[in-house]
Amino acid sequence: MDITQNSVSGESRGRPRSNEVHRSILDATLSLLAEHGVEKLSIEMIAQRAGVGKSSIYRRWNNKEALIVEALEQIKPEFKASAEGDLNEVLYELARNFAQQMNTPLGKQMLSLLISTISGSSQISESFWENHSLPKTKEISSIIAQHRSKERLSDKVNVDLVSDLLIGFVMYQLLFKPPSTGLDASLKQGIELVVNGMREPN
Amino acid sequence: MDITQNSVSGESRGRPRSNEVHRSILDATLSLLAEHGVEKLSIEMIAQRAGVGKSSIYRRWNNKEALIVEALEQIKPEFKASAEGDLNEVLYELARNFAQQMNTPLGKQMLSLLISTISGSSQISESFWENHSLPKTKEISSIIAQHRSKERLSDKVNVDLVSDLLIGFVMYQLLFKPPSTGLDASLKQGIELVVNGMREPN
Amino acid sequence: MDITQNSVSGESRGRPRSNEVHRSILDATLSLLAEHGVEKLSIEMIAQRAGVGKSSIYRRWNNKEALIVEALEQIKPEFKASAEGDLNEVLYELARNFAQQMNTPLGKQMLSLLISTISGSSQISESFWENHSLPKTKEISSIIAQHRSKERLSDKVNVDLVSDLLIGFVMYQLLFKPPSTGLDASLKQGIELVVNGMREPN
Amino acid sequence: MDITQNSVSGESRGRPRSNEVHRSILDATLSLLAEHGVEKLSIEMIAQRAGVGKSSIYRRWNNKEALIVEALEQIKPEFKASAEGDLNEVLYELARNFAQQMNTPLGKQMLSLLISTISGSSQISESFWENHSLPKTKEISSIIAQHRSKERLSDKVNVDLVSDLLIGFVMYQLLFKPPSTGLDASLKQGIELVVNGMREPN
DNA sequence: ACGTAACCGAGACGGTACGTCAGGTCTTATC
DNA sequence: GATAAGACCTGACGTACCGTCTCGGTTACGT
Repeated sequence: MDITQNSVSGESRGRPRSNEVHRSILDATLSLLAEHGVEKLSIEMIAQRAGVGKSSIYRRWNNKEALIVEALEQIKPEFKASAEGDLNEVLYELARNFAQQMNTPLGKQMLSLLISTISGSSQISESFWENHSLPKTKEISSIIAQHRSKERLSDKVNVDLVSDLLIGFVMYQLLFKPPSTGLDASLKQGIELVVNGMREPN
Repeated sequence: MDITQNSVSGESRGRPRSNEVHRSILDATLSLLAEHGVEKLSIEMIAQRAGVGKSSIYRRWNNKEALIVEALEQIKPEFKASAEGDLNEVLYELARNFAQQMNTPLGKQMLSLLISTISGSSQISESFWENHSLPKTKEISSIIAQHRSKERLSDKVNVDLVSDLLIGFVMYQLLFKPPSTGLDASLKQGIELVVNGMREPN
Repeated sequence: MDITQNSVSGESRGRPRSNEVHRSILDATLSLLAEHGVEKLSIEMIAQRAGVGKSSIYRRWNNKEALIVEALEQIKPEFKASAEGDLNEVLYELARNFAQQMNTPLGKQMLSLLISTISGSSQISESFWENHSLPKTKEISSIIAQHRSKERLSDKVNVDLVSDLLIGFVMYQLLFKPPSTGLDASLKQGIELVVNGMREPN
Repeated sequence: MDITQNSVSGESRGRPRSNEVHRSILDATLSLLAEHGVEKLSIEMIAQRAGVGKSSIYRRWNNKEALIVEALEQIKPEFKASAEGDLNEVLYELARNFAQQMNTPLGKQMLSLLISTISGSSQISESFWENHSLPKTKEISSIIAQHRSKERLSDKVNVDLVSDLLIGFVMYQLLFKPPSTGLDASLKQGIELVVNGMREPN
């Protein structure tokens, strides 16, 4: 996702780019994103908040979109799938963890922006999808596949389908539901229903 | 969602607002939205395409956002739930119908914009949610509830949860999946899985 | 100066134009002119202040400029040249009278507008000049001519030149001098100087 | 009259303002002023003619009026009073020189605009008056005073009054007289009359 | 040790679109 | 047919950002 030009390539003469500057730009971007949202976000605001010149931003990123995308990557959720417990428990743990990290102003901005850029079919978001979201999806799918064989679940069900179902459900809950609707309980019930749907009908 | 001042209320003094103008603005907005996307959309472009002065736009809507929201309402999908068949068939019919209407450039713009404005918590999108999306959700819930009693499905499952699961799934498929991935088949399988999950475990 | 279309011409069918409306438009124009100046004056403001529709204004005058010109004519100064006294006294009386009528916000607006439109060479102001200003100039010239023969003044001096000299002087005093500079005294001295200049050099 | 912020004061951080841009804006303003007059003048037109962004104009001047005033200052006439000859000759030289510079479309625009803004009592024009017109007036007064003592003219006459008389006369001729009325001859006669008026009546 | 190339903050630059305002025209219902 | 109201198209206003550029000044590497 980094579009910097001479980070690695060149022979690196002259003053090297300051990591401090890099960080403060990303920090400023994230805090302003959380405070005002994507629409009201301006590069000039970011530069001022970061105590940085505009050129230092454009030296690192080609345009506003690229900066925002990289900033949001900073907070992309860590999946830590504990291998213990049955599928229900593992998925719930996963979902709760993901939801917790996303259920913040910044997290919602990220989801919403991801969706916006996806449906705008910008190439930047495509690479974001391929490099980050897709692998995670596959990870979930493989977890499901592992448990499918251990627990007596129908081997006819498409595990990718199940992960889509769950991811869509979690995102929908996060984006559309008022924050105080007992999110965790909903997740638990939804997952149970889906896992139950994977059982061989008797 | 309409912000017009004297549409219904007033005593109708002066020249009435032209419905023709109203329509051509909305039409121009939709066609430009489909052609260029939200980011590139400009009021000046809309006015020109519609053959209308900018003031005629701002007389009806307070700003660009309000216009876009109302324009997108124009294409909000019609749910026509056929009462025939079992739950699987009814839901599939519903989903396929919805997906078909949304699986267009404009439809995706609409979904993505809906999500953006939702997570930006603007009051405009809140009312949109309450007036349009929520009732549709309830409609689906009630359809599920009716079938739950007829077919032998567990009466422990929360029907709202099921509809959330399905809506989230359909939206996710629409927004994130490449257009040529056998959408209909995926929908069918996903619905079957969920409905299967509603059965009493034997 | 009146540009009305069917005042006299037509057979006058239908409702006749209201003189009341005409007056209140002119009054509103003058009061707003005095309050805000030409620059800030808007037709919509005038219509509102006069309690009148915009069309009633445009039915009577072709555009803003025409309305303003006619409004300012309302307050054009009355020359009442008392025939008594010597030239000095007569001219002073005339000048003081003119200055008094012009030394108001409206009067200055009028002079300044007259000059603006003159140098813009609009046809409206040309007719204004020919119909009103020029005759007055000639009147002054003839007064001077009469006294020239009575009092022993050089018959070589061009009376038009003298009136131009005086008018220019009075206008300059009105427009450029702070209001509290002893205007009357200046006028008196200036006139004396000019009249003295008309005497045959001994 | 200059409203620029960091021309002289600041510590000169950031890219300095381009003199070239400054000049081309003023030039464009003047040429458009001469072509179309004040009324038809638009900032957008100026920007285009100058090959400049609107922001570069508004960075230097707060609004259209301020720009126009400064542009007109560019063409303010140079008085070059030759000290040779008697008062008649000196004043005629001065007047003819001034008239020549002002007897152009731009010159008339300038005079008329000066008067408009003066009578609108805007603070901008006040400073213009104090910084430029008033000193010139005083200069003329002092020239007259010098000659008054040399030539045998009454020391009772107020020299400021005489200069007002002359300035008013010249302006009036410039603004109100058709361009081909023998301006120079009129000026000569008028000045002779006034100078003659300064003589002690025998 | 010392040039010098690339960095840095600041802010001017040419653009584009915003939302507002006014001018002059047109269209209602009412008088 | 005049009237008050107000919608209509047009076009300029002054503002806010975008992404680029140009200043003076500052590192840290390579000679």
